[in-house]
Amino acid sequence: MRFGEDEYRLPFFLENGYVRKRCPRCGEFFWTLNPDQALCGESNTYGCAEYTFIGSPPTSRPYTLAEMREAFLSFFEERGHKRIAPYPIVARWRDDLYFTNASIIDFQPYVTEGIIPPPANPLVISQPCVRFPDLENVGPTFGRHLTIFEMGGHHAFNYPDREVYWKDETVRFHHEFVTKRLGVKPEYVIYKEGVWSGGGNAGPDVESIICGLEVATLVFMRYKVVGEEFIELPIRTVDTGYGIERFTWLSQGSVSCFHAVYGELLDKIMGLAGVRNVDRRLLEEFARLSGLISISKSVSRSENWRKIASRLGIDVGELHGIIDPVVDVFAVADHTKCLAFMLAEGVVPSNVEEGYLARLLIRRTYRLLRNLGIEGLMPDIIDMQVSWWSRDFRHLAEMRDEILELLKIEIEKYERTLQRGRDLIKRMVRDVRARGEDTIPIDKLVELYDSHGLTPEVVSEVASSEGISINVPEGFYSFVAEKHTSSPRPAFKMSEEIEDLGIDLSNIPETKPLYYENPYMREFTARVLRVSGNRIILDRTAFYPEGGGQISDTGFLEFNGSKIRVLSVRKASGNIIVHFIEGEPPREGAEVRGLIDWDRRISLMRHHTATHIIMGAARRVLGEHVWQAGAQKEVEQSRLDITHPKRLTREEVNRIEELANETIMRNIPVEAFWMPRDEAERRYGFRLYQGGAVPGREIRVVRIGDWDVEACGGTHCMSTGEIGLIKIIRTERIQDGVERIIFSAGTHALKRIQEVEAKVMRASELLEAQVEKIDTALEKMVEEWRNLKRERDHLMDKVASFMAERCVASAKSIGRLKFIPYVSDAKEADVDLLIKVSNEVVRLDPYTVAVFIRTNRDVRAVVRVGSEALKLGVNAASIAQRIGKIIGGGGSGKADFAQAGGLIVENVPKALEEAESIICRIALGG
RNA sequence: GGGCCGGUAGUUCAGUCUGGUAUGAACGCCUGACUUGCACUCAGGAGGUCGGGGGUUCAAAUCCCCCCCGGUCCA
Repeated sequence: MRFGEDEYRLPFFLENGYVRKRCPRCGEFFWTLNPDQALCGESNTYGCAEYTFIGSPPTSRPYTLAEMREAFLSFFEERGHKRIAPYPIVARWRDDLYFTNASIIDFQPYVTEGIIPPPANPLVISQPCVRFPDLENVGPTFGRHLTIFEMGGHHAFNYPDREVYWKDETVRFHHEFVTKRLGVKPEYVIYKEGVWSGGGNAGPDVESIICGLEVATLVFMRYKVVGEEFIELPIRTVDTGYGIERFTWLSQGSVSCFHAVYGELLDKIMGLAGVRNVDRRLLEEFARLSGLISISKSVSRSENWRKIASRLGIDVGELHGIIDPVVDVFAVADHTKCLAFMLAEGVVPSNVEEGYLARLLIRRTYRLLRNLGIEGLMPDIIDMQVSWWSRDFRHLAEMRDEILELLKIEIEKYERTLQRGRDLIKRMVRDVRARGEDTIPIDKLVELYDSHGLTPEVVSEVASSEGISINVPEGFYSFVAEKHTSSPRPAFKMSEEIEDLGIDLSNIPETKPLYYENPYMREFTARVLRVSGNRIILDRTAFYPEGGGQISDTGFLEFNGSKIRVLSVRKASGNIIVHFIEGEPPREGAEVRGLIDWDRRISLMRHHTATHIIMGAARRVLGEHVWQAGAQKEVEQSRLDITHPKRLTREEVNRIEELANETIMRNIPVEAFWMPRDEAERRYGFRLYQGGAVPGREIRVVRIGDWDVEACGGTHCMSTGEIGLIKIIRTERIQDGVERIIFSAGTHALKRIQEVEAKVMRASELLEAQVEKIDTALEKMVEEWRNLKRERDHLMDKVASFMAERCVASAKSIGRLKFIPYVSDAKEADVDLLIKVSNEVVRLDPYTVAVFIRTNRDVRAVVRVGSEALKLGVNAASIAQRIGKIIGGGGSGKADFAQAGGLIVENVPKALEEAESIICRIALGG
C-alpha cells in the first residue's frame, strides 16, 4: 500500500522550496531543502546514510532526557496544547494489547472512535512505551531501538464539525520545534514519505530524519482497515511520535543513545561488568555505522558486520570481541529499566501473557549478565534504575521493595530451571557418548529449548564442559518458530462479545435497567415490546443480565393470570435486555409483572460485593502487585483469580479471610455511581480496571469506603454488613503467577462450614475419638497400620523360606535337574509369595526348575530356573509360553524367570505334565 | 489460548519404546565398625498407593482414553 504524492504535497514544503526525490537505494520518496541530496538520508540496513551527529550534534546545546522531555512538552504547551500526565505502561484499559506501545494508545479506541471526547484537544504528552518486537535490536543498534522509551506525542482530534489541525500544521509544528527550539539547521531535516498502519487504523505519515537518525513520525490517521479495504474515519487523528531518547542522543552526539540517556548509570554498569578502556575512537566509528546493524528481512546482520569491519580495517572476530561486551551492557541498561517499570506496575512474571514477557526479559538479562560474569548483580542494577528514574517517576520508589521481591522470586525460579537443565544435558551427553556419537542432534536441541527453556548457548556451555561440542545451526530460532503454528491475537473488540440473540432489535429502545436504580427491587411491572419464540424484550427490567462475571437472574413473569418461568437474561447490542422464557409468552404490548428469584439474586449480590472486599484484603496482605486476573460469581460459591508470584500460605489465606470479615463487621456503605471515564481515572487511578477493559463514555464505579474501588457493572449489597460472613474454601494455582481464591459468602458460607463440621464429626465417630483429638488418633492409627504391614511382610518372608525348604525336599529328580511342581489356591498363596519361594528355592539348589501355579477363578504360573539348570539349557520363558497356551492365556519373561496366566483352570495338571516333559527332554535328551 | 516435555524412595533420576520379580541406582537418612573427635571408608538397615480414575490383557509403572499437577516455548 502506498499513497499518492498529493497526500504529501504540503504547502509547507512548496512555500519553503523543498524538492521531492526518490531514494535509489531504498526506493522511498522524501522531501529535502538540499537539491544535491541523492539518498534518503536515513541510516538503515540498506546503508542510505551514516550518522553524522556522533561527536558533532546539530542542536544548539546538549539536553538530558528530562530536559528534552520538558522542552518538547513546553514547546507544544506554549502553542495551545494541554499537557496530559502519562498513562500506565500496562494497558489494562485495552484487551488487545499488553503494553502501551505508543502515546495514541492512551486514547484508543474510545476517543479515536468518537465514543468519548479527548481529555483536551489538542493535547501533548510524553508517554513511556514498551515494545518487544525490537528486542533483538536493543543494544546492537546503539540505542536506536529500546524496549522502553518515551514517546512524545502532540495529538489533535478532528471531528466533522470541528477541525483542529491536520497535516500542514503538524509538519510546521515539528519543523519549528527542531529548528527554532532545538536549533537544528533546516537543511539537515529530511521528511520521508511513509505509510503507517496498526491497530486496525492506517494513514499516510511523514518521518523526520536528522543527520541520519529518524527522530519523529507524524501519522495522519484517517482510515479504518477492514480486510483489504481502507474506509475513511469520521474522526481524523493527528498521531505524532517523537522519540525523546533519540532527540536526546542527537543533542548530545554521544557514542550511543545509552550514553545520552543513562549517563553515569551506564558508567556504573560498565564498571560492574569490568568493561573498561574500550577504544573510544573505534566505538565512535562503529556508532556512525551502527544504523546498518539491525535485524531485517532483506539484509543479514553478519554481512553488515563484515562491511563495517572492513571499513574500520579490523578483523570481524576482533571487532566482535571489542563491541559485544559493550552491546551487552547497553542491553542490560535498557532491559533493567524496562523491568523496573513493569514490576512497578505489578506485572507478575509468569508463563502466560504480559507476565511471560516479564519472564522473557528477566531471563534474557540474566544470560547477558552471565556473559559479563555478573549475573548475581541484577537486583543491584535494578535497584539503581529505581533510584535513577524515580526522580521523574515517583511510583518506582514507592514500589521498590515489591520490585525487588518479584525479581528475587523470578531469578530463583530461573536458576532452578537452569540447574534442572544442566542435569538433563549431562545425562543427554552421557547418552550420546554411550552410543558412540559426538554431538547432540538438532531435534534434541530444539526439544531442550522448546520444552526445557535451555538456549543452545546454555546447552553448548554445559556440553563442552562434558567434552562434547555443539554446533548451533544458523537459523535455529526460526527453525523452532516453524514448529509452532501461530494463531494471531483476536482482533480488537469494543466490549464483551455481543452475540446475536436471534431476535429482531429494530426500533427497540434501550431497556431501562431497574436493577441499577434499586438493586433490591424484587418485583416490577413492565410492558412487552417484542416477542420472538421464547425471547422477550421489555421496556424496563429488574432482571440482571449475565455480565461482568455475574451470572444472570432467573424468576417469573405474570400476566393475565398466567405465570411463566424466566430461565436466563442476556444483553444484546444497544443495551437491550433479552429474557429467555419457558411457557406460553405474553402478546406484544401487554403489561407483565416480573418476579426475581430473590434467594439466588441476594446470594449473587453478596458474592459480588465479597469479591471486591477480598480483592482489597488480598492487596493489603500480599502487596500492590495483586491484580484481578478473572472472577466468576455464582450462587453457592465464587472465585477470584489474583496475580501473585507464590502459592498462598495458610497464614496468608487466614489473614485475608480475617481482614475480609473485619470489613463486613465495619458495615461500610457500598456506593455505586456513574462517572465520566477520565474523571474516574483521575480520581481513583487505573486500579479501577480490575475486571479488564470497560467500554463507554461513562463508567460505573463501585466504591467500598476506603477499602476498594472498581469499575463494575454488577449488583451489590448496600453495605458490607449484609454479606454476613465470608469463608475462603480453598486456593488453587491456575497458572504460574495466578492464584485462585474460592470462597463462599452469606448463608452459603455458613452452610459450607456446617458441612465440613459434619464430616469432622463423622470422622470422630469412626475413629472413636473426641473431635479435638481426631488428628492424633488418626496418626496413631496410620502408624499401627504401617507396623502391621511391615510385620506381615516379614512373616511372609519367613513363610517363603519355610515353604522353599519343603519344596526342595520334595523335588523330583530328572537326570541332573530337579523339578518342583506346586499348585496352590488363592487362600494359600498369592503370586508375590510364590515368586519369593521360587527365588529361595533356586538359591538353595541351583539345579532346580520350579513351576508354581496359583489357581483361583483364573490361573497364574511362575517359572523359575536355577543358575545351573539355566546352563544346561532350560528356558523359563519358553516353558511359561507353553503353559500359557495350555491354560488359555499367554506367558513370557526372561530365561531364568517367567510368568504365565490363563483362564482354563482344568488344564493345570496338563500344563504341569507339559512342563515336566520339556524338562525331561532337556535333562535326558541333552 | 495453543504446542512440547515431565510426574517412580526424603532428593535427583533409571526402568516405559519391546507388558511378566521395583533383589532399582546415586545422594540423603538410621544403626554399627574404624577414629581422641569430625570427615572419609566399610558393613547393615529403614524408606514406594510408580500423580489420580477408567479401559485393554491371563498379567499394566509400561499400551489406550479422561482428569490433576509441574516445567517450558509461543500467542
